Amino acid sequence: MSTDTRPVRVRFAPSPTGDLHVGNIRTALFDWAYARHTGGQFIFRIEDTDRERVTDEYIQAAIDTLKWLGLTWDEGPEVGGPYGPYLQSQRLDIYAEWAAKFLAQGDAYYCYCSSDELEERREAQRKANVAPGYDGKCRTIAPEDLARYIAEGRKPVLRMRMPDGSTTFTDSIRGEVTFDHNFVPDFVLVRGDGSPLYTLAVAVDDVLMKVTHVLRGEDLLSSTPRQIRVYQAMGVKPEEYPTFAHLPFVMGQDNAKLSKRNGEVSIAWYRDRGFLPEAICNYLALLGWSPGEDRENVTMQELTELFTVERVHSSPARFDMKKLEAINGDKIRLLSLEDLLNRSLPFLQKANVIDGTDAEIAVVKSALPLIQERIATLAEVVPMLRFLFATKFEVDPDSAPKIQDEQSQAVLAKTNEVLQAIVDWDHATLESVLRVALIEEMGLKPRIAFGAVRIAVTGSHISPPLFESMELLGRERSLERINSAIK
RNA sequence: GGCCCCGUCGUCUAGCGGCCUAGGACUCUGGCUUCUCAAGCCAGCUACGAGGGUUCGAAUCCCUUCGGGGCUACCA
Repeated sequence: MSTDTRPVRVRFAPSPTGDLHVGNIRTALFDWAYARHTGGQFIFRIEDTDRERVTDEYIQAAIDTLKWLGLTWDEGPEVGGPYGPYLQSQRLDIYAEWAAKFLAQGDAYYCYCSSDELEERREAQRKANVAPGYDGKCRTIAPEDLARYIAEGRKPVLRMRMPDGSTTFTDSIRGEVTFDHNFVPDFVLVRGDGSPLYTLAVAVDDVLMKVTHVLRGEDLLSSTPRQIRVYQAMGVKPEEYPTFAHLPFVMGQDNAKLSKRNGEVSIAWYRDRGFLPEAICNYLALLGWSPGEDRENVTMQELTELFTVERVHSSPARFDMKKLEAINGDKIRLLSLEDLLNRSLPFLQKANVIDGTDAEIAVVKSALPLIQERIATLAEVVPMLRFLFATKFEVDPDSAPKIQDEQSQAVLAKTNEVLQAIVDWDHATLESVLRVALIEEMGLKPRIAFGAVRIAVTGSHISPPLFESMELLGRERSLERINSAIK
């Protein structure tokens, strides 16, 4: 990509037939990072030529997802730009114009073959062990046949004529790639109803929008010769073609391509579970790329500084939830208290743990430092802090039996006794008093003694540090819970 | 089937002919620390798919083979 001297223009052009998923976002992230790294423009274009499958909701969701991740675009929906519109469904007249030109030039031709006829011939090709694909039947049509087709009311598609020979291009990630045209059949540019197909729209738009670099999924690698064929028909000089870089796949937990079956792939799913956008980006950046030097944790800023296509792999990567969680935990620990608070509050409110009053927020703010290093996702603040706000407190069913025994009951009785006498209800006092009473006097192991108190007070054997928790809970509620745990 | 792409620990990766008895991270196992859970620290397990070449020397270059994936639509 270094030989290219044009100002860099990269586009991310999803077809929103569903929520943007992990693979799409990894592509968007690399597109964005490359544009930012080179000081070029990042273009966001919606490929909605297939209106049967693309919906407005998905388009909006795609816009929201990119925004949430912080992948801001210079041209595209909402911000506009000099080469708009950026929704292909609003550019239909442009594609029609070029299609007409290709037809007039003889690069394209009308094909009247019906779907059934094509399917039949494809089947025959398969049986004969011949490369399947359009056989070029309609390249020439006898006048009487044409008259018959028209009389039958057939609506023709427009096909691109692939000349003999081959197409070779240099992929920045894979090197030189060649496709023999024997395996690139005449492809459809315009449907029978007059609407354009991806193959036409993508090429026309990349040229018209002056895109210089196309970084996209590996699945589009074999469609590149078709795209180049359209450039040729448009009269674009080879040196003005975009540079292609086909990114390796991101695969699911098992082996195959990412799908809903093996783990959640929609970015919205991760957002709702408390994953940080910067953690998702950092993790995704590591799939197919690496900053080198044994480095992994990078900020968005560092990502744009370090990202180069040369360091992108050619082999596919598997998505690993565990590693994402680990990185998310790292990022959470890096957050300032204020930032962590603002990001946690929506989760607590949504779970009805708090209403959002100032008093509640103050408590959350005091409690957050206690759990910051104990959570891997923001959603985990909910089970961690619920005990501080429970109006009807109940001990967790799994933990309840653990404080029924004689020893635990003795611990709770003793705890109640010594704490009644305490004046200063702060964690330091609580700890020293309970250490004397339970560890020294009763001779119990700390984990046994404090474990019982923990369950009684927080309702679970897993909680933030005990004494700090009791301080936050307050004297009244703490003693109340200890008492109600005593039979 | 055909065409194309890919192949280093379980996973993500470093490596671009000697620094590799292959490094880091996640996971897992053991230990330390410890009021639980985490975090942190220490240790351990585990990899160049296979076979041929080229070379003084190959994870790194070439070939074959095996394996995985993609495409093969009036989807993108």
